Amino acid sequence: MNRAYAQMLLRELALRGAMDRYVIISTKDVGKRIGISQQSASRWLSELETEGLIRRERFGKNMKVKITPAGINILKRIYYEYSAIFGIPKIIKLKGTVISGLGEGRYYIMKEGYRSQIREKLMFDPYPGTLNIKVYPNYVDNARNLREANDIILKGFVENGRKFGDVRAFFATIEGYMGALIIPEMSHYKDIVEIIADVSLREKFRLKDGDEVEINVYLLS
Amino acid sequence: MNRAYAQMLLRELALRGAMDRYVIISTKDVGKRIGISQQSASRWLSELETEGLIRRERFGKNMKVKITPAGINILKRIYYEYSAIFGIPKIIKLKGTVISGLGEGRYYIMKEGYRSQIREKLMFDPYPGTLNIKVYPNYVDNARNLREANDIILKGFVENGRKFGDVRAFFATIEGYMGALIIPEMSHYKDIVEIIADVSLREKFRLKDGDEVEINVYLLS
DNA sequence: ATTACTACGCGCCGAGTAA
DNA sequence: TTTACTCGGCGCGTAGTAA
Repeated sequence: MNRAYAQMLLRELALRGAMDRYVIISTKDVGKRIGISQQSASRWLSELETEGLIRRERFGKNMKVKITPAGINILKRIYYEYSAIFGIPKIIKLKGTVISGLGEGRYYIMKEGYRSQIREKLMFDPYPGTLNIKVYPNYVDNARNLREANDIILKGFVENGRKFGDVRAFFATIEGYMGALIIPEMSHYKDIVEIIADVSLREKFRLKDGDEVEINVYLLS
Repeated sequence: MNRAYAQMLLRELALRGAMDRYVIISTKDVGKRIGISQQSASRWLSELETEGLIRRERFGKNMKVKITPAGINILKRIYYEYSAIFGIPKIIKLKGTVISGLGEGRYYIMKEGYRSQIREKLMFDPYPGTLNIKVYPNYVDNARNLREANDIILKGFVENGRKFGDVRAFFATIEGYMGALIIPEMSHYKDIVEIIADVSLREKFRLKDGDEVEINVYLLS
């Protein structure tokens, strides 16, 4: 089991909750997520099953999968190695409700000056738009702490005489999906955070204004 | 950069401290560690360099490598994904000195009944022998706590009428090297722990009785 | 829409080897 | 001892397609 895609697949399934229960997946989108074709995903999934790392059941045209204890062990061991490398991570929780932005998020994200840095430093191609969250009062301090932390800086630039400032970024999951939380240097609303990801989060989670969401921001001490 | 070996290589280099400084490596043993040939390790290393994920310098016949910020970012992102999956890990520190066992460690480890389970559950082929550590008094409580934790159980068995009990096991690094700490069910010395790994730790770290070592035991809450 | 088969061809791994 | 080249074979990823 040193085949790399197998490992990535296992991780992807775990991220979808397949350690605890059978989750419904499609070979196509699970493959897309880790960068392989539907056919390859299909082949690797059946390989994982043969090796006893997952269990599968048909579910209509789709399938349900669950990771076996042996599969979980593999992931654990890798996680422990990363823990040995980086030490214990901090997870900062934020909770709040979806609100509508004024479209500046989209405007910013589309600027190639930021976009190329997002691809490079956050390693995904951002969906053009941000999800704005109004953080509940009792989480505002957590959000404020982030403003003082430094993880990834998207450097500002000047375009046609207009100045675009630095943007602070943090890897973060929203509803368990990995994306990033961004804080523009001169943002002033202390209780509003913006999330970006490689998909439209509004569509993916069918979010409407006022819906409650949970964000986990990841940091290294 | 979804090539899996590249990722594993990067992790292996990080484990050796290449995030902070140039470390001397050999393509042969770095390859061996992740299960590829010297040639492939060489090729992948130069690919990593081309992609700007590591920097290399010749050092006699060997080379020194250091991971670039871009490389560190990739590892971080993966670590955060694992954190999202598993939550925050616990790291229990133990410190003590090397002592000589009575050879029972070796005797036990060589029993196929345990060995096959080590291969399966800890995912390495154990060097036939254990390293015994006498834990300093102020770390004994940490060691005692482990006796009550449950991570991996190597099930006991009966052989020729003799009963071999369950053995509790935990992933652990010793001097940064990933192995496992094992606690036989009926072990009585509360301040002595045994470490196993896929190499002779005594040889690898040139340990003599009385040398101080540091152990990190990894657990999930 | 799915999954998963067969075919095919490229990419990659390792043996051999040079320096 | 090293690293890293060339080269041959095959593993594996994808296209096409059936169910």
